[in-house]
Parts: sequence; structure tokens; C-alpha cells
Amino acid sequence: MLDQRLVRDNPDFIAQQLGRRGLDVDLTGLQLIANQQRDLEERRSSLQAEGNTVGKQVGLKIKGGADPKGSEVAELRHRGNTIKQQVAVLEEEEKQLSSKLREQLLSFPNLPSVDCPEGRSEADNKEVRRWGEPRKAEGLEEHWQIADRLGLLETERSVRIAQSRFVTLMGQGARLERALINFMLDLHCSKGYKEVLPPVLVNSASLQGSGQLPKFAEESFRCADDDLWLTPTAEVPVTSLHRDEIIPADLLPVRYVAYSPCFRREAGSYGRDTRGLIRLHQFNKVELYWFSHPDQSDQAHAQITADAEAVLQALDLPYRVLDLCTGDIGFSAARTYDLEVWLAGAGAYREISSCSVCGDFQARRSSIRTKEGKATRLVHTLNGSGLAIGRTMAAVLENGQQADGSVLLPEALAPYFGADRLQPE
RNA sequence: GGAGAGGUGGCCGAGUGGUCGAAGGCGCAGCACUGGAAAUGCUGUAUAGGGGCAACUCUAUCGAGGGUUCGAAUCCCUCCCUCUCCGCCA
Repeated sequence: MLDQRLVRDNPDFIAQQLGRRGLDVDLTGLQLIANQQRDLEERRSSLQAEGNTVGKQVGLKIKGGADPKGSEVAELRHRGNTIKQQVAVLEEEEKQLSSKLREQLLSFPNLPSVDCPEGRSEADNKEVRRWGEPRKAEGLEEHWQIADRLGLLETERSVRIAQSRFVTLMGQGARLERALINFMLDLHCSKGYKEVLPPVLVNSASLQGSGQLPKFAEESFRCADDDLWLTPTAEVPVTSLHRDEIIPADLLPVRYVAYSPCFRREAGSYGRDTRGLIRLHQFNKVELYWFSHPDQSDQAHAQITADAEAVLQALDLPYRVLDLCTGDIGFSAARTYDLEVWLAGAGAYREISSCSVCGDFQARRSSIRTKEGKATRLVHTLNGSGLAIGRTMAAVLENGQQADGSVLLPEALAPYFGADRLQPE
């Protein structure tokens, strides 16, 4: 959420920054609302001050022996009543303006960071580095072909269980998924992240706090009879872990690693990535999350990205890092590095992690602050996949496939899987 | 699902109509005492918004919303949540 003071003081700056995202917004109307709201608040509170004085006087008079039914007290009562009525009118008006203001503020995306590269679409993203040697050869299978051949997943039967875009992992596939989750959690924990296993049903306040609501309701699954939604990412429950809290500055940064299944409706993606593990309504993810001191979020961003990259390096999976442009970063993000893993069968890099710094955007929505001396300040939040499990499995399968039909696993994974390769059954 | 109890500051806990943002205690911070510390004493210690260069000041907040009243933590209504017992259940 944007700062309403900024709306009053410098709406042009907001418009200009949102312009970098490709949005054309006019904030004069909103500025007017914000100013009117502030003026109303001033008038209302001074009236209330007057009313408070009147109330106190009545008490004092009666205590001082004045006749509670006498004219002196009656006059004060009358004044109190008049003020009460005036306050009620102002309050009602102010309330309407405030909720209108908040509603609109909640619908604006974050302002891009000054360092975020300019651009309109993903075509303008900037590649910043590559790691590893991509395996290139003719006749390599895509991961869904390998999975099919090795019996790692039930796709068609999953439609019977749920719908399309759900899979059931079987045998070695299920075991590999579990191995990947454990491997990643252990790796991050060894670097000081605290492990979190959050609820996967979250209330709407939590979704609003991290930026999924009100704008992206159609992207999440909702429970019909409760104010509960299936979480689209562990970022949502972890943000709300500290909602409405003040985190002492000496505890920052607070770093969490959270495994959770993630649920997304993928509305509007019909026909894209219909096969395999790339785009599902339900998938597993290990998520990194930081609550950072506001002055240290840039370093934190570099670190969280490095921590996500460490997984790919440990698994010996080639990847590249993109600095997403202003036109491609997500709603809550100020700046984002995407990690794209090499898929040898598809012969392409594919997003496997998104590491974003959100500045105070989520912290303001969720009211998460820290304290320095007497002043409270909003913390900065960061999140990064470390990593998406299904896509990692796809990469492991495609990059490790052998001529004999087996899949050689990355060395680091063998102890978790209990064998160094997947064998045809 | 049935029955009951309760929601007050970082925590515990007092407060049933007036000067109460709220006694007292704990915790925390500063100062004093000490060679240093403990103990002790003193002082301070909520959040948000508005105004002011600042000192400071105004308003709101005692689960949420509404009502009664000149005045509500306190009275009335509605809702939410938590806890305990019983039932059911992984």
C-alpha cells in the first residue's frame, strides 16, 4: 500500500513512478479526497475537544454543588448535544472518504525501486548473470516424457480425483518430491533460516496484507462457507505471522524458510504448459522470507537471491538471473530477480524462483513495524522461492536423463532420495 | 455439535457512569548507590492520525460495530474471537 501522506504531498511522484510500470494514472482526484479527509479530521477533532471540555464542565459543576436540573447545567447539556450532532455529521463524511481512500490505495501496485530497469514487458528484462553449463543435445526428452516413462506421476487419474492441472506423484516421483523438500529445508536452515510450517488456509486479511487482495481474488481458491482461502504461496501466511506487530530492531532481520503446498487458479492460462509439472493448480514450494530493517533491504535482496541460487548450485542445475523490468515486476514488488533454470529437454530457461524486495509495501498493509528509540518505522519485507519443487523436479529429470533411460540425480540429493538415480521400473 | 467462562497496556492484573490512556505489580530503559555487580531507590516506558522548527499539543483507541448519556473501560444491543468441560475426530 502506498503512503497516504505521499498522495497528499507528492502525487506527481507516484504517477511518474507508476508510469514506469506502464500505468497511466491520474491522482488529482485521490489527492483531493486525501486532503478533504485530513481537513475533516482537523475540524472533527477540534469539535470533539470542545465537546470533551463541555462534558468535563458538567461534571465539575455538579460536583461543585450546582443543581443538575438547573439552567446552568441544562445549557451545557444543550451545547454538548449540539456538538455531538455536528461531530456525527463530520464523522460520517470522514468515514466515507477514508474508506474510499483506503480502497483505492489498496488497489495500487508498489512503486518500482530506483534501480529497477525500465521496460514494458518481459522482453525488456535484463539478464545479469549465468551459472553452469547448459546441457544441449539432440533427442533429449522433456520431463513429462521421462516422468511418464518412469511412472512418476498420474496425470489422467488425477483428473478423476480433482481436475486438470493436478497431478498425483507416484513411487519414485513421490519420493523425489519429498527428498527435494527436505533437502532445501535443510540447506536453508543450515544458513540460519528458521523453519516454518504455516496453515495453508488463510483469511482475507492475510491475503490483503501481502497484496493478493483486493485485486487478485480470481487467482485464489476460496472456501465457500468461511472467510478462508487456499494460500497461493507461503509468503501470505508468513507475512501475517507478524501482522500488527512491532519487531524489536535488534531482532532484525527475521529470516524464515517455509515449506507449503501452493494453490493457484491459473485463470487465463488455458492451453499453456498443459503437460507435466510446470503449471499446476497445486504445487509444493519452499519459500524464503525476510523481515528486514528498512535501511538494509538492498543487501537483504542480494542475500535472499544468493540463498535461492545456492539451491540450484548445490543441485548442479544451470541457471540464469534476470533483473525484471518495471513492466514485469509483480504487484507488491519494488524489484525482482527471477532465477531461470535450464531445462535440457525443452532446451530453454524456465522460471524457478522469483526473489523480490517489497520495501514497506506489505509492511504498511500488514502494519509490521520496528522501533528505533522513540520512533516506529515500517520494516521491509522480502520473499524468494527457494525453490519451486515441481519445477525443480522437472529440471532434475531433464538435466539428469541418461541414454539407458535412467535419471542420474545430483550428488547432494542422493542421501535424501536413498539412491543416486531413478531407474526404469 | 452441546454447556459454561472470558476478552483491559509488552505481560499479569485492578477498575460498574465523570478530571481514566487507565491503579498496582512484572518486564524493559536511564540515573543514583557500588571497586564491579546483586539488592535497593528515583525517573521514564502504548499505538495511530492531525497541528507545530521544536518543546509540545489535540483527537482516537480498554475484542469489533452500533445505542443510551453533557460524559462510557464501566449501562444496553449485535457480532467476532479465545478458553474450559462433554461429545466427535487425525
